[in-house]
Amino acid sequence: MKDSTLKTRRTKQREIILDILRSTNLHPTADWIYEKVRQKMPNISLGTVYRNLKILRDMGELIELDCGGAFSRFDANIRPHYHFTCQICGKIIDIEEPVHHEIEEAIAHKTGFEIAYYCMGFFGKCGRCKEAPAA
Amino acid sequence: MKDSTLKTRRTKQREIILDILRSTNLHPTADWIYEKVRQKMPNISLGTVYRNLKILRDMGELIELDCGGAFSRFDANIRPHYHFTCQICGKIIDIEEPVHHEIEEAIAHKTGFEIAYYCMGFFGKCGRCKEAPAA
DNA sequence: ATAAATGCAAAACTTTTGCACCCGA
DNA sequence: TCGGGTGCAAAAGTTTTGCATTTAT
Repeated sequence: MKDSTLKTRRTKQREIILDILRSTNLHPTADWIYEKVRQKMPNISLGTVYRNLKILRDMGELIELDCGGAFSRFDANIRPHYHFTCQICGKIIDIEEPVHHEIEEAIAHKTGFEIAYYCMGFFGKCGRCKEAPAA
Repeated sequence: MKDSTLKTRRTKQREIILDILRSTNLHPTADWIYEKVRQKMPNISLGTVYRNLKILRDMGELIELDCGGAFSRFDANIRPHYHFTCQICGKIIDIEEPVHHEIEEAIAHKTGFEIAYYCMGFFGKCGRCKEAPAA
């Protein structure tokens, strides 16, 4: 997961950003992190926060929770089903796998939450991109 | 899933939007749909496409695939784990459930794709919002 | 008739980027 | 030194919204 081939420098800004994210379990947005960092380092810029979040993600130090995809996509297939997103070509493909509703029940029982639905997304290389030589 | 209490009118625009989405399995973006609709109805506006996609989603006629959340959220917990998002208060909570890697293998075997990882998100009402009276 | 829906354009919002300067290794 | 990083501000890109007008019921 961690990619140590990346050339990076240790900067105060990056350190604080990661510290703050590690000190919470709120799954905050970039803007929330920005406001928190500003309390310790008022001059930091929002661009720096965004840049570092991307770098830290590429380094494997944190996870970005949008599950891939800057903008919404729509699907008229309203039967419960899963999706596969190709990390190379970006295609989204329906997966013909029965939905495991027992997972919902297990989680609901364990947490006490009321589960309306769950969604599962797979990420990797589709058939065509798997064959193609690495870019 | 479908909400028939919504008061909606049948308009040409909404009909075409749904037709186009039903005619493809590409999981298109709003902009892609907009361009397609314009071929049949050149004067339609992008705002109308967005408005109708939201309405059709609320009606249960289509699914929005961003899995809840317009902007990215970040998590320093890099162990594989699941998330629960409360549909009422918006909170995201880590779920302590072992990740089922055999699912990846089953899907990889069935599709021939190379699965790098998968992510699962649960949606519903958290403990506190479950108790609260409906708004 | 009347309230939902539309078209248009401006605005809101998140995220990215160009550039000159700074600083860590 | 030198190239990665920063701050600032402008720009890009998606999505929302205000408003006058149209239109389905």
